[in-house]
Formats: sequence, C-alpha cells, structure tokens
Amino acid sequence: MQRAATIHDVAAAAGVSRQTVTRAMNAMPGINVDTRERVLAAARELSYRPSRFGRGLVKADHRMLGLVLDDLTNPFYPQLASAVTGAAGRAGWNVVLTDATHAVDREALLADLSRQVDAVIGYLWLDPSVQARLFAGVPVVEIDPIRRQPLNGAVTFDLRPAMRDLVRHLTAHDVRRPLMVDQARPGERSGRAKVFASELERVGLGGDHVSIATGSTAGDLAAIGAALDAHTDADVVLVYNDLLALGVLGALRHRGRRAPDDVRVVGIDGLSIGELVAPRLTTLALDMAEVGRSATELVLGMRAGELPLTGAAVRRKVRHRLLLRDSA
Amino acid sequence: MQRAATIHDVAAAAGVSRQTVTRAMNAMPGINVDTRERVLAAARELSYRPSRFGRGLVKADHRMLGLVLDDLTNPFYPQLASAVTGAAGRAGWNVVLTDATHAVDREALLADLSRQVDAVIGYLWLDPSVQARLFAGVPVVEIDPIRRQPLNGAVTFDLRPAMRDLVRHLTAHDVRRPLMVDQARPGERSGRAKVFASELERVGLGGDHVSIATGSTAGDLAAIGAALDAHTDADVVLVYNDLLALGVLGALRHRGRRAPDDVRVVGIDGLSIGELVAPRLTTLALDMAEVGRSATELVLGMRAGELPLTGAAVRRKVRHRLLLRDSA
DNA sequence: CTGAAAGCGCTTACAG
DNA sequence: CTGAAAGCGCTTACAG
Repeated sequence: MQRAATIHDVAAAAGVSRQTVTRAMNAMPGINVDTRERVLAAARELSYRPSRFGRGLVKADHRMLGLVLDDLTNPFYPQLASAVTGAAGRAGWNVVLTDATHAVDREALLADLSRQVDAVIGYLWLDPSVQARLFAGVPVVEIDPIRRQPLNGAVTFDLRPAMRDLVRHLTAHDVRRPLMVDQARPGERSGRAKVFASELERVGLGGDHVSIATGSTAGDLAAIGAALDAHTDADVVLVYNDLLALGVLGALRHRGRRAPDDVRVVGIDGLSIGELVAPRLTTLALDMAEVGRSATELVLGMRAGELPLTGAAVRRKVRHRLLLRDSA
Repeated sequence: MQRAATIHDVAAAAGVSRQTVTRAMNAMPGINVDTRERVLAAARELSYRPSRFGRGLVKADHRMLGLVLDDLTNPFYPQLASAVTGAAGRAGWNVVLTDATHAVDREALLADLSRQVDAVIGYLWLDPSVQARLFAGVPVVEIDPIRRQPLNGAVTFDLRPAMRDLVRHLTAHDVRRPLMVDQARPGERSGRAKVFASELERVGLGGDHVSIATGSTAGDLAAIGAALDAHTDADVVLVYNDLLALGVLGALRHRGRRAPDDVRVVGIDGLSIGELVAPRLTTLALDMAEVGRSATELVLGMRAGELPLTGAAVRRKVRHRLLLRDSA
C-alpha cells in the first residue's frame, strides 16, 4: 500500500502552507476563494483524507462508543444495537460493535476495545477486578448486569411487575400446570425462572422446569420437542426468551397442538418478530428503545463529567411489561 | 470532565522518563522489573490509558472497519454484521457499525464515517459521484450494489440458479398460479421479482404480482392480508424476503389456510429464524458467513495493497441456493 | 488573506 | 537499563 497523502503533500502540491490546507479542508472563514479551490483540487487529486489521529490529538471531542453484545443471531441484541446506535448517532457518536460470543480471548478483545473507544455500553460479563483493570477511567454502562452491585453504570431490568401481571392473567384463565422452558447451566435456574417460580408460589401454584442447553438451533429444537413430550399436561409454557418461544410454537404446531387453545405460550423480550408469526407471541416485553436511550444518556453523561463513573446515580431500571398478543 | 492523565503525568508520578513509561505499558524488554512495577502502579493510580491518537500517529497499522447497514430490525442485516465482525475480528480489526436507515443526512453520516475508518463494507446506496468524493482513497466493498458496474469492490448476489431450481421444484409439484409478494416502489418490480418472472416465463408460466410498501409491521401485515385475500387462487407465494414470508405464513394461518398443503410459501434470504417456525420456511438462502468472509477478504486485501481499489479483481459473486424446508 | 511557530501524546531510533 | 531528541499529522493561537 502506498503512503497516504498528508497535509504536507497537499500544501506542497497547492503551493500553500499546511495551515491554509486546514482552512480549506475544514471550510473555515478567512481564506481566498481561489486559494481554497486550488487546495481542494490538490486534495482531490491526491485522494487526501485528514488523518483522524493527527486531528484527534489536537481536537478535544472524541466520540467513539464501544458496544459489547453477545450474539447477533438472537434478534434481541440487534434491537438493542439499533437503539444504541440511534441514540448515539443523534448525539454525534460513532459506535464500535463487538460481538464477543466467539472470541477466543474475551479479555484481550475487550482490552483492545477499551483502547479504541471513549465509553462503553453492553454485556461485559467480566470479573469485577478484571473489569476495573480493563476499563479504569472509562465510562461504562452495563446492560442487565449479573451482579447486584454493578461496578460502574448499569441499566437493569425489572421483570417482576410484568411477571406478576402475567401470573394474574394466567390464574384468571384457570391455568394449573405451568412449565418453564429455561436456559441455564445444568442444575441451575435463570433469574427469569426464579422470578416466575416465586410469583407462581405467591398464588399457590407450583410448576415444572426444564432447561435447554443452547448450542445449535437443531439441538435446541430437539430439546424443546423432548421437553414438550415429557410435559404434555402443561397448560402454559413460559420460555426463557422470545426466540426459543418461537421454537416452542413451532414444535407445538408440529405436534398438532395449538396455542393458546391447547397450551398457552409466553416469551420474554418483546421482539418485533413475535408480531409477525401466528399466533402472535404473547411476551414480557422490554422497550428496547428506552434501554438504548437510557444507557446512552448515562454513558454520555459520565463521559461529559455530569455523572459519576460509579454509584447509584448511574443506575437505571427498565421494567418489562406484559404484552398480551395471541399465544396466551 | 477532568483532563485525562497522559504519559507525561505518569512519568512525573513514577519519576522516570516518558520513554520508560512506554516500555512499561507495552511490556517491552529491557526494563528493570522494579521500575516497571513502579510505572504500572503510577499508571493504575492515575487511571492512565495511552491515547489512541498519540499512538495511532506513530504506529502504522490501523484497523478500523466501517460497516454500513440498512435496518438492524431485519435479521438479515445482523446476520451479515455477525459474519463481518467475525471475519474482521479474526484479522484483528474492529468494526464501526452504522445503521443508516434513519439518518437525517445520509451523506453527512457516511462522510463522518469515512474519516473514522480505514476501510468500508456495506450498503452505500450513493450516487457514484458522491461515493467517489466521500471515499476517495478508501477501500470500499459494496454488498449487493444497485448498479451493474460498481465503483469499487463488490460482493454481488446471484439469485438466478436458485430461482431456476425453485421453479423446477414448483413445476414438478404442478404449481400453476404463482404470486409474487414484492417490495418495490409503486409501479416497479424488484430485481428479485424480475428474476422470478423470467424463470416462470421460461417454463411457460405467468403469475401475479403485488407490492408491499414496508413502513410499519402493522401496515405490512395488513397489506399482506389484503394481497392474500385478493389472490386466493395462488398456489405458491414467493415473498421478497424471509421476514415478510413469516408474515405471509402467519396471515395464512390466521385465515385457516395451511402451508404447504393449501399454498406453498417461499422466502428469500435464508434467515436462521426460518428454521424455528412451523412450517419451517423454504427459502432461497444466502450463505451469510461466505458473504461476510468474501467482503472482508476483499476489503482487507485492498487495504493491504494486494488488490486494486476498483475493477473486476475486487468483485465476488455469491449464489443463493434453494433451501427446501417445509413450507414449499 | 496567509504563514511560521508551538504543541497535542505517543513511539522510534540513538546515546550513554 | 534509562533518557534526550526527533517526528508522526494535524490545529490553534499569533504575526504580519
């Protein structure tokens, strides 16, 4: 690759000083029209683009946001990405997208990211000590963090009110045998499953629980089928997320059972795709635009020095809400 | 926001020269262990992070890739994003994601992007003259470009072989009345619709055509319903993309008609979500991993000077293929 | 309207 | 093992 033209080359080609090149390139006032044209022509001729490094060194406002997501093939994350890039873009920020799912060395990947950006939003899933080391001095807003006391900023989700509404809705329709199709490590339960269980218990209901070890779509589908076959008495299935819930709807249909008549099906997330299928998916929905907006506001406020980098002032809570469509 | 610590601050705090700070921060050899520890401690204390601008000015290998997509809420684009970030990440590149859908000033957005990155992949949809101006000297690979002679690099899609396979499959099953549910400007037909029509014609079949003006999901669904009601005699529906095809499946089900028995349904794209629904969606599928890999290889080769920035050497073609699942 | 000087924060040779 | 000098490509005052 041949050396890229610098301001010096353009200045020489146009027979002016570098300062004048700056004036022309940045459309600054106080420059002769002819001179400007001559400079711009030279720049065009040389395919000159000002180095972002030279400029960045001397300009103060850097606006590169790192967004760390987990799996772009689950539409949940793109919806978040869309919300964040939208909110960030309106503030003049660019977004570096990092899908950390398949990273061989997640820590190295995020360390590299932390050097490239001025603020970070996303799913970090790091040990606190590692996080502190990698992102020292960097505004960070975690989405749905694992730990109760997040190290930095955080947008947390509050599933309980919507879950309570759901259980109320279900009991009003005489549901007796709930099944949770979960996604968790063997022997464990997700936070979502726990909230469901506790809300069921509150109204005197029990319920079954199976966990899908997500690896491949085919594997998930097989596991979903097995779970449904093992629990044919379930009258409602709450699924860990909307994507798997679509799989449950498909598996039921494949078995000649219909939602909501034979069994009710409820997802979690609120993906817009749930609107497209039939029956339309009832779900505990998150307003992703709100999540993206909140996270962006927080992290930009932290970056601007208007908010601290840590503590209660940089936490926001977003509630799921029960979105009754057709499947339950 | 308080001024961030620089190499100078760390040097002063540790009582060494800036050069020694560089050695410690970059784990370079030839530095006393105690000195290094002292420097790193000072850096930690000051939350020092080396400026990417200072470093970028003096280091040669810049690896920031701009990815321009159109609408992250259609899973097609995230699948592409996932493929590109994966391929780029393996080469040590970071990806700046730009969702240009809702940009007030698309040209300004892309002009800004072109200053932030070292190479560009994506859906530009610019006039050639504008593209030439904005991306002069920047390696660019367009995905599925509109014009036949793309200005720079390009990964084009070839739908025809898969379409021919589809029509063969359909005629083998005695299909007589095809309907294309298209997405195009009023009075026009998409390239996809044209290929379908010409392949139908080749076997002596005609077909109906309706266009969905996509604006909102609700509007699309209403339009799809109206289209199906107006063409109840159709025995196969080819849909512009998988996302809308899911809507067609839902609308059919809503009307008590079943795929593939009552009417066959075929999408285009090959989204993995088509695997989850029932019936699983038959589609003309694109190998997105291949698309992402090809585009990334091209653009990095261009950047490295191994490939020209324009011409036939920087074009790749990716073929759709008929993916027979359950809906047709 | 134009240019010479200084400096942004780093790293790369080069001395010691 | 450590530091003084030079320079990367820009922009910001400041002179003229």
